[in-house]
Amino acid sequence: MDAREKIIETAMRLFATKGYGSTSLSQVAKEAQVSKALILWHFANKDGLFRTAVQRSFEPFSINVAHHLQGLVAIDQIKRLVDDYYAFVSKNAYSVKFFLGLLLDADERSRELVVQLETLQGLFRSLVAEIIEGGRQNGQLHDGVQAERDAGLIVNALHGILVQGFLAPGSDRLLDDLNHLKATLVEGLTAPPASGPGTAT
Amino acid sequence: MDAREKIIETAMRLFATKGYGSTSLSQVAKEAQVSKALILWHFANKDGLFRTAVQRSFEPFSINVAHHLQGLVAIDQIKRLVDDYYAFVSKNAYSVKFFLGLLLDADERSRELVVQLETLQGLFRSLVAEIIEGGRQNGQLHDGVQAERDAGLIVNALHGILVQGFLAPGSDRLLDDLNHLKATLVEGLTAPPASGPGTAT
DNA sequence: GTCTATAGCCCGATAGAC
DNA sequence: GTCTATCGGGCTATAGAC
Repeated sequence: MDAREKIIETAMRLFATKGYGSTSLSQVAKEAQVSKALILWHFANKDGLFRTAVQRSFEPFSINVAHHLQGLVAIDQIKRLVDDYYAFVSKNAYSVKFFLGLLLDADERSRELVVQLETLQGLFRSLVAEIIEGGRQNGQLHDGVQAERDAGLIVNALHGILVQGFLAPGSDRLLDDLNHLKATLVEGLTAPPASGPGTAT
Repeated sequence: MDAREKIIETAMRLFATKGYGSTSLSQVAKEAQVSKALILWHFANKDGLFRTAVQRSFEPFSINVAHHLQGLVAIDQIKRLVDDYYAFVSKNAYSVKFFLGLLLDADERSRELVVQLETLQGLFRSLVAEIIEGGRQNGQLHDGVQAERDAGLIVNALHGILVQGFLAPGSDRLLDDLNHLKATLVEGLTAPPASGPGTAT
């Protein structure tokens, strides 16, 4: 791996875990095993490195999310999306921490990136909503569903589990909660015979 | 207000919005309109100020949460708790940001406080779970409810809404999502006649 | 592209007057 | 309790050799 890459990856990790202010170029240099000056040859200044690291952290989010969903009924499409989302977050915990941190940062530096984030999560919500609405129209889901709102509830519950994941990483309860989410919120969308939360196993 | 208080409140605000590393004592001093040295007369060092600010931010969380719930049926007790929780977070956005920030901070400094946070959220979850279990036993809620899991789902969805609140503050969708949470997740706990999410308005 | 050396600043913390 | 003045050090960033 060339030095520039090593710098970026080290910066991603440090910025994500310690924040912008608490991460010094000296530390990035030391952990990436390069000189401080080299960092500033590749990047105009600390902020430039930060922006590059942020964009790099963002990349995995851009993968095509609407993949291999064909051939599945609405319920299973949503379950698949929920699982993919969860798996993605687990795999990219650094990036997610990075962005959650930006969300809290009142600094001007982050503003534009928060907009990107918001857009992305809006897209995910819309995708789920579209699947629900499609399922309602073709009778797979009961016709009382409110696509936008039910999608929002699913996405919110998912985000809540992720927050919990930061609180108590690796807890068994995470997967249990995820399964319960699918068993009630998602299964609950199916036609009339189903009843409220807690019924499914 | 005496100087010490002003220092603490300024520190709470700055640490919460900019993080530990990006907040300097000089800045706290300037905004609190005191000298840097005065801060270090009141507090042993920067970390001491930080800890005091954290503990202060934590105080409002300690108010008795199990208040005026008497006389309400289980469903309404939970709704009341959800509303209180949401109102609390809206009112104490600074503190919540503070703690969400700590959650992301890999630093040793935060560890013990994250444990406090985890305990607190566990208590809230347990409280909801107890209400659900009580409602199940006295027949107010249908007997398929799974107290712990359903409580977790409600708390998770609530947390998701809060995250969304940081993404898009002041959005109308927040309250809409909160209402949908109550209308489906909470109402859905009532006895058999109820059906899955989306049915209630 | 990568380094060493260093300028110049701001930091956290201390000393000491009032 | 509150201040000014100042220390040593780590910081970002630059200069210049290779």
